[in-house]
Amino acid sequence: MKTQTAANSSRILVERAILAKAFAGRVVAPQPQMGSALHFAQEREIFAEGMSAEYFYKVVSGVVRICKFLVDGRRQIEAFHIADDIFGLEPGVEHRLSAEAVSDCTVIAYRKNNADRTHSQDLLALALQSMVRAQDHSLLLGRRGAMEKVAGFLLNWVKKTHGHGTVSLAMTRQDIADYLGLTIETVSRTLSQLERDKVIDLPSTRQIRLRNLDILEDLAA
Amino acid sequence: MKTQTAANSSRILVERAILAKAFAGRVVAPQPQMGSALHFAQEREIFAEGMSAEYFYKVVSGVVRICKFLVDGRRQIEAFHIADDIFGLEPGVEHRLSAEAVSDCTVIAYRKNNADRTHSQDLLALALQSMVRAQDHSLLLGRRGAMEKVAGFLLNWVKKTHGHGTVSLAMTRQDIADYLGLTIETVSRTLSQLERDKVIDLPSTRQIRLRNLDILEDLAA
DNA sequence: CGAATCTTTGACAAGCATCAAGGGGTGTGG
DNA sequence: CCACACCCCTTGATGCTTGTCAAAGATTCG
Repeated sequence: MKTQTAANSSRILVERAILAKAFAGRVVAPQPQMGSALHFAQEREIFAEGMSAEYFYKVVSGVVRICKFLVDGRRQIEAFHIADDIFGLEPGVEHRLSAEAVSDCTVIAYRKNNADRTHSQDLLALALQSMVRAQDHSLLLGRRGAMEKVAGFLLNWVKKTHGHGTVSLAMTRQDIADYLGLTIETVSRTLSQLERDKVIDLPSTRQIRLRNLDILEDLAA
Repeated sequence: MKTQTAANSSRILVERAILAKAFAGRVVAPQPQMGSALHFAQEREIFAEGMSAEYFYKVVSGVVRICKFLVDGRRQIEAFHIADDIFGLEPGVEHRLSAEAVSDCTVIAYRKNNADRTHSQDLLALALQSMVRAQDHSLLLGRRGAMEKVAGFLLNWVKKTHGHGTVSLAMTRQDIADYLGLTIETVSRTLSQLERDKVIDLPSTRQIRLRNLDILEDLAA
């Protein structure tokens, strides 16, 4: 686990130096009122821990992960965001976590200061939403078994993406592992186990068909 | 683990029926502008999952835990709150989690609707604070080893309580275990291990002296 | 087609949960 | 004031779950 994650994070650290000098990404269609639309290629960094939190973002398309890198090279993923999700809205002047593009994605950046005074009503709703999401993640991580975590993740993801039966994952097994506090091997084994038990199908590595939601919900405890 | 928690939760479920019929607790000093001060004895429920989220709260004194009960009797603790902390502020009309008094405590209740329109600026800051706290909890739970979790918990708690050297815990080992997603035995063993390694002292079960913060921070990774 | 990356699977070891028993502190009743 | 009971905590023995290490299979991309 340590090897893959370390390799991954150092690759990103190299990119960070390049990207961090200015507001990263390519402007697609600046909209003075709404914010600027930006494009990020897969695995690109959107913002890094410690960078100015002047902007927050809304996903237009693609998948974004919010994560933290530990000193020993481990990576913890706090959240995956999809279209219409807000991320990067924080109390301080600096981002406490990093954001990266899991797939190619488009986001809109909003200036926090602009919105601060005028739309705090809306921002409150968004902040509470983020709080609930973070709490749900805690509750998922607090669960005991790997099966409970994986089943819970699948159910959350299918619900979030409004998937019916088949789910497109977008993220790698390593991403899932870092999100659930497991190793990539355990995630892989757990998914294989679910397939053997005919709860899911794995037609390809990034496609999962949910065959039996009831059992999956039982497994998620 | 199942036995203690189940016993604990069923005891509380009995009390819930009594308390839930009205706004629980004894009014100490109603303050129309600020909210009402309420008193709760140790182990009493402040609000339960599913109850109206008409109010949110600020701790005046004592310790409050926010938790969720799983169908199989397990309990997960999402947060401990101390004086000046806000809790119970949620987007929906119902509380998603329960709140209970870890020790005797006093809280002030605020009507959400009142505050909603007028102080959304302040509420935003509180919501973001709650979000950060929940994220930190996720990052703690995502850590691999029991030692990392316990060390991280101790550091968070001493910082939160502004403790210098000696920490008063207020909560039981079971509370800590449910907060960290461990068993009570593992928490106990880990603390004993830290004492053997001369990183902490355990003069009494609820008092912990931190002898070596540097090592503790290393252990928390 | 070949190289790189991601995923799966197996063997093994370590860490944690479980089961069980005993110790220590506190409160209550004799 | 002592004795007992209750609760919480600690410690030990054991087994399951998951992490680690290793290798091979699958997929993607040049």
